[in-house]
Amino acid sequence: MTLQDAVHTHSDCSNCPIRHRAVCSRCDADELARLDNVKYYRSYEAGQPVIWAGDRMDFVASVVSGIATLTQTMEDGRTQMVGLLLPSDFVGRPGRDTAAYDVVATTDLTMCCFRKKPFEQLMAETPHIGQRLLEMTLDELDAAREWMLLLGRKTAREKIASLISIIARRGTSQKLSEVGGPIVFDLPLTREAMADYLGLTLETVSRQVSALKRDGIIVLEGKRRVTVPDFDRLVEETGDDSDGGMLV
Amino acid sequence: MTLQDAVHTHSDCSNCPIRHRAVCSRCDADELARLDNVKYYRSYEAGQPVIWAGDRMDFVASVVSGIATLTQTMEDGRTQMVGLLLPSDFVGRPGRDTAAYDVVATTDLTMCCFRKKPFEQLMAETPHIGQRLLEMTLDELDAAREWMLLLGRKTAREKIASLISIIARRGTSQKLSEVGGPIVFDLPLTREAMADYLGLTLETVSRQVSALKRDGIIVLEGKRRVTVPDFDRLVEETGDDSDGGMLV
DNA sequence: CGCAGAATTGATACATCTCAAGCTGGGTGG
DNA sequence: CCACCCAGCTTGAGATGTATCAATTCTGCG
Repeated sequence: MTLQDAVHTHSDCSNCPIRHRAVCSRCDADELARLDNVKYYRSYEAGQPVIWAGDRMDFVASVVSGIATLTQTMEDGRTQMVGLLLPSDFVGRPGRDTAAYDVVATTDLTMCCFRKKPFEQLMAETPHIGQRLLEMTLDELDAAREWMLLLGRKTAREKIASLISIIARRGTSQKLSEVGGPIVFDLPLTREAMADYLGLTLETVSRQVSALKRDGIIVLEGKRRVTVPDFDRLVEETGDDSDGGMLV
Repeated sequence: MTLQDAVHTHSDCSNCPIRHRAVCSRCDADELARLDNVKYYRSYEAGQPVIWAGDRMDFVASVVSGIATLTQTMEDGRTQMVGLLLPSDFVGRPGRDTAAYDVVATTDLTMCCFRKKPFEQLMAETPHIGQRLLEMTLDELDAAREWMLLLGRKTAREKIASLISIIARRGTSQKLSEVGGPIVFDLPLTREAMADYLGLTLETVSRQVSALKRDGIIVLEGKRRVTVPDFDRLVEETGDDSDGGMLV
């Protein structure tokens, strides 16, 4: 059994790292037990596909650890990333039985999968899952709309700065809002994935990353490790409203 | 009382034009009666703002007739449309009390508004509204993601063709899939609004519309009335997968 | 060591933007 | 009834940002 096929049918929900954020976060003990009955874990290595658009999909899932991407492809091969899945994010759509997008693991990835039919059943019978899923979907819709502004109106430099700032915010758990100290993290995406995310070419991404480095907005250690010495200065480069910005 | 302020507190749900598609579509008689208690109609003239981003918003609403746009604006004035609201579409987010986007009526518009607090209460007590809202939100998310592909990867010509094809599909009620006959409809958007939708400038929109006209893909009568002699040919210009394409 | 994938950098092409000048059609007031 | 006006639109010429094509240069790893 390779890592890609690793399936563990049991792991305790009560000390699950995404217990309080995922689609199950509102569930009581009983509901959790019922979910537990239809769940199984699945792991993928970095770079491996989870599912292709159009494939039959008989599960929905939560990302437990690692990062995956949702991408859409045109006939001639042009691709656009339409979602970035971080731990606690939800994959799949209840009521639909084929995947709408390509899902690819960009780091080693573990997902908590639920067999679709029983999951739908459970959704119909208890309100907590649906309520939480609605909340999460509305958040995703907001994120998608912010992304649309980025794709439609931002310059290449603003796009790169925005992406780095998003990853810095969502990726680092330490609340960086407190002090203005430097932030350090690893880019979980290749230049090509960044290009797919931002609607750019890989070369333009590379040039703009170099430009931000040259201007001292970011510091690179190797290709992936990023230090942001002054987060406010990075935010200025995103073109976003600097104050707050975060609707919550 | 001007048209813009027109408020009618009563109209019968049972012969409402969006009864079967809106957020209330799953409600039974009892739920409908409760919704009826907290609803009121509001109308706006073409061009008028419904609400500005950041404003306090004490209602949520369904579009009954007409078209509205959801747009996001950057500090320096660049704007990107992030949603196009057609009849039955939902406005506002339960649990949030300020508007996240500018909402503007682009045609004369009538909305069925629900006072937010009681609406949220009703959502918590009955599953039908939340279920339907989840379904609608998932549809919107799919639409937003298709739009992201358009913004990030399509050429100006493909963008225009895509927009016209979307409007032709959603705007004309006659099921055009049957015969391959010509389709006629009015563009409900100005060139500027089209540019905001597509992440282009107004001049580029104008040029590409002219180009599609020159190439016989569309025929114009005045500035707004469009005839599409061969829908398949238009779809070819969108860059989308020609066969089916429509998930669902 | 040396290979392969990832990233950088350079030169040039091209799509779209920007700035600017007219056009069109419907409404208004003299 | 006509002249004017103005918002919306079209068209042109040139500037510019990003894509494209093409070498190198890194980097990690067998």
